[in-house]
Amino acid sequence: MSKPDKYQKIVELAKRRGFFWPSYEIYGSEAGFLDYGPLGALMKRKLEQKWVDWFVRREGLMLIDTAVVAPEIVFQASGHTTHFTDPVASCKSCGRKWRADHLLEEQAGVSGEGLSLRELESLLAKHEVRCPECGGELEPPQVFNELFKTTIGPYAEHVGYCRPETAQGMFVNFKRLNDLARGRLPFGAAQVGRCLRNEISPRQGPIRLREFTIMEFEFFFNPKNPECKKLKEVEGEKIRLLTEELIRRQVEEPVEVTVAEALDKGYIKAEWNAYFMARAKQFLNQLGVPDENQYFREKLPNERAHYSAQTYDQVVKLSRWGYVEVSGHAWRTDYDLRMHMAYSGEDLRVYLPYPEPKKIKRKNLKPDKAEIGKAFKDRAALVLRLLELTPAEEVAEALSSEGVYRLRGDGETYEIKPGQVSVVEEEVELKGERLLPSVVEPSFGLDRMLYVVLEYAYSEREGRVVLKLPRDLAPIEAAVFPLMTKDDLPEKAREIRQSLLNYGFNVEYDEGGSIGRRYARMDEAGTPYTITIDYQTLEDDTVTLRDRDTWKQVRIKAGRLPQTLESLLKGEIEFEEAGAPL
RNA sequence: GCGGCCGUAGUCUAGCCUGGUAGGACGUCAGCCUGCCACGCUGAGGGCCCGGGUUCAAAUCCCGGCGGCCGCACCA
Repeated sequence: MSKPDKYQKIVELAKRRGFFWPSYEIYGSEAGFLDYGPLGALMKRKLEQKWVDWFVRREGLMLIDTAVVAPEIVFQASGHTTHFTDPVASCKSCGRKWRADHLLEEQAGVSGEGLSLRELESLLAKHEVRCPECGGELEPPQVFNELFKTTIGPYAEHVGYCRPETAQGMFVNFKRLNDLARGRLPFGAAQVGRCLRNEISPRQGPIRLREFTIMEFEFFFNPKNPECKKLKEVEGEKIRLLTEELIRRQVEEPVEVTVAEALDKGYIKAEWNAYFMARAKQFLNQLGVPDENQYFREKLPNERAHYSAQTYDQVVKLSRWGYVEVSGHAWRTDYDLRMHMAYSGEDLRVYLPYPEPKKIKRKNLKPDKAEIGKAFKDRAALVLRLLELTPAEEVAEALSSEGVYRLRGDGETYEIKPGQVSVVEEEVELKGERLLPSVVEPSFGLDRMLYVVLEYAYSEREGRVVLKLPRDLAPIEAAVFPLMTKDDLPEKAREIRQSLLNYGFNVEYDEGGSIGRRYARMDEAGTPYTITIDYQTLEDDTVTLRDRDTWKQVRIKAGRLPQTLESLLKGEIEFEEAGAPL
């Protein structure tokens, strides 16, 4: 890393040309925060717009926009207040901080998972766990929660948190969304918005931020009818997977399979997840990332979030850090809806009518509310709601074989004993059933994706930078130059620029410096087309149009510029088709 | 958060060891020049990350903070 690598060059370019820079620079900056400049802000919008077009419009999702701050209960239900927290113990002598549960496991061989702080503290003391670095004594463990905490209104006790993902906005609004989908499955809801995570140590510029923008959607489908009708469109598409099994065998090279094979072989568990992974791969192709520089890496169970049954990260090769995650594809099952249902008391199940009513015998759980109340006190209401969602057979079997049923909830496990529930058999006629949809969640990091685009677009030619941005993401779409700053050429150029502005294009005008310098400036900003007004323009109203990537030029009628530019920017025509070559 | 290296105009950088308040390159701006690819001429504006200490005097030495990069940890 002695000579500037691509990352350094891009960061330098980003600052110089106004794509992005560190926030609060005049106060010495604050790690983990990034500001977008004029070019970056425009490009970010275009990238978001492209994502919305690619997923929301084409896949028929509902785009919503929900609040950033949420009352505490929302993240208690989602599990973030417990799972987004790490127990940290600092060393009394050297001050280093360690994951308390990890130390316990390493030094005492005792799993620290799910333990309370007090339990951790006593176990650490009992096993005489010391600082691995200096052997010093440890302070009692404390929690570090990555949620940004705040208070709502003037009451300190009204705690709120900033969202670490937009997902909960989709889940808490599920009833309305389901209603707007007219009760049918499958459907999806999407959102693009700012999220905050109080990272312990953000690094790597735009790659890991404390405040960032997520583009994600929750796709709800019937768990009893999980097939993806659109699979046909992508089943032959090749995707590269680094599965859990390969990772365990320390294989580093992903396998290339078709989407159909990935499902047949069980690499991907949910069809909808596979479908959207294929779409995500195509999306990255459109951003300039070829197949050989991206793949999907399965998250190991211990890396996976608490809600996830299977997660693949889409990773892209970057010059500096190797493969970096740009999107996550989690199968969240019904975890979130189940938890919000339990916490809010709202029925979030979807009613799905049967074609024919069914008469069936079934087992039903009858909880003894008095017993449960005594046993679980203030958690009793929650336990009752969770029990409602639990299959009776599962409870019956656990009770008869083990004498206890372990009900898993918000990071805690509740032990249900025989006297607390009874299982009865009854015959009922069912016209349909209510069930919680299963959810797949494709989630994209907008900021790092923007960096990825810049890195893949970056090129140098004859000692100058040419930013070969995808045409539809270029912040400046075209620029108009007068060849000379005399003989009415500037006036004509301004006129043409104004007319293109009126057509809706983002067009710059530049008359400073030599013509070559002006081309170079626009190449560096990633502007795909430049229009030059010369003496011939004054005679026959034609202009030259220059292509950023090839530096080739064609001559066309000024009047045809709007349609031609539009077709070029959309990629409908090749540059050579735009006019007569020079 | 720990350790190592680092922080000088918009950007890159010289100066720091051996204290005497900064020099360059590119870019920007103004003007000239310029008949299609940053390369001509003239001029202008712009800087020592922040705070404290040592000293007659600090970009320079010392301490602390903040930030950056790398390694460790962290990244549900």
